[in-house]
Amino acid sequence: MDAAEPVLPVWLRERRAGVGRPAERSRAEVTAAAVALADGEGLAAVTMRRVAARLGTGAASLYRYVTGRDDLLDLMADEAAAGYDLPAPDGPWVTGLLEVARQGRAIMLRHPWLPELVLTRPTLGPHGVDLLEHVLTLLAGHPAAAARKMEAFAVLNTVTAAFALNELGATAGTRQRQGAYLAHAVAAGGHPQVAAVLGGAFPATAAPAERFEETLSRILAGLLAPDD
Amino acid sequence: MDAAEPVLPVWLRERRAGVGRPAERSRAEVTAAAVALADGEGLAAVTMRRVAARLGTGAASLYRYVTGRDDLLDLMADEAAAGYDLPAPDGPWVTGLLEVARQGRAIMLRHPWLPELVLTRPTLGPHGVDLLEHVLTLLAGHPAAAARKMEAFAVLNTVTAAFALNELGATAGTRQRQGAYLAHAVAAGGHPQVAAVLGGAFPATAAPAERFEETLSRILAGLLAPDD
DNA sequence: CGTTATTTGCGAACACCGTTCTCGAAGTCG
DNA sequence: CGACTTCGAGAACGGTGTTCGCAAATAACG
Repeated sequence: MDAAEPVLPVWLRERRAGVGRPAERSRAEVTAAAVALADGEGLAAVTMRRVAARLGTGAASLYRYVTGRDDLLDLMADEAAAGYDLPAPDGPWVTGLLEVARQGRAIMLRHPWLPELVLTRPTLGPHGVDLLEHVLTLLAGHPAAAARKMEAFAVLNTVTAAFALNELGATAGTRQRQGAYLAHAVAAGGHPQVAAVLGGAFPATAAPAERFEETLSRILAGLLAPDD
Repeated sequence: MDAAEPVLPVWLRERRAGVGRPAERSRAEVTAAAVALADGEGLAAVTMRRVAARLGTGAASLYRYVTGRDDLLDLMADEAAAGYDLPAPDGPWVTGLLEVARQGRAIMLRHPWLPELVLTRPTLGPHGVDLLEHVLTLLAGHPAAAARKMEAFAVLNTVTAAFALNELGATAGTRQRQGAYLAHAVAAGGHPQVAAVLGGAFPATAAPAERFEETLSRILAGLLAPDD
């Protein structure tokens, strides 16, 4: 019923400039302010009013650059994706994919708000498409079907974000809640396998970076293994 | 600095009953109301006021059952996890894990708000621990280290949620935005691999259920493959 | 049966939020 | 110079999570 206009994504909604009063700021400036705010105080602090205040303007002004808060989040996520430094493909594909993952994790640890956006709002902006192009280039010689390559890209991003989110949560107090209940459940009995796995010494747990790369390389190896 | 009390998870914050005015509702009732609301109108509709209205009370009353909206979300997620019907372990582990994943996907499609919670708030409540126990039982005979089994559980949940989220997004209009920009980027040139992969016929794409199980079994096979 | 202790219900209020309306200001174009 | 177009942003609307304070309801005690 409700007309449902095509509704282009932010990056396709260009502003026809040249006539009328010129804008005092740019979309990039607004995005940068939002990113800075999120870096310092978390995603919840990214409020139209607070972003505007950081730019020295009123909240209503932001709607000249963005159709709403959601646009701003999309712009932030793609801006973060600009942080990848993608070398020319060289060597086996798994090496290239792991390098992408390594950078992705680093970016997410630097921007703690990113994992949530990547997980719940998997939108591709200009930099996201560049990243996809890079991954597909790495896999150009791989015999897997097109659909599976797209899946590998999605899994790469998703697992990286989930891992980073966990890592960040471990730093903050978020982890303790979960651990507290798990410990209680184990102590209360009735979950022998959980008790066994948690009770056994976790000997010399590897550093996060190593665990991450080991895990992801296993996942990608399975996903991109030759048919049967 | 700020004292940082232990802050127990919801499930450990029991109410000592017996004395004083008895509560007119239960935590389970509040949770059920929130779930019903989310099923019908999405997570954003789960508002303290609206949940309360559904119970015929005032918003402030909910704080007798829950310390805040976050508690409510945790309760909802665990309540949804009660929907698993876990058969006694039997047969190869991969079969059991796939059955868990199959049910997980079904639950998430029935509760479209679940994937977001699972992805961004991976908290284990009573039913979550039961699920973990089941998965670890399936893997009891597997030679992998304890840490890797825990990782397999996390990956299973994460990938299932991400897949379900995608599937749900495809139904709604969310998908079109992303597709619109991708198409533009391809048309503008400069991304030959993306163009090739998207341009190639996606012939007879399998049904979502099959694609999901194929993908997940590949991932799990890689993750739980014997060392080297 | 009071009386007291304890707990619940919840209206009112607070600080904030995203978004829209409106209109004056600031430019470009003919 | 108008005419036109775009921008800036204060004010306002309807909504949010959460806190406060107090009346009401019950249990336990004497």
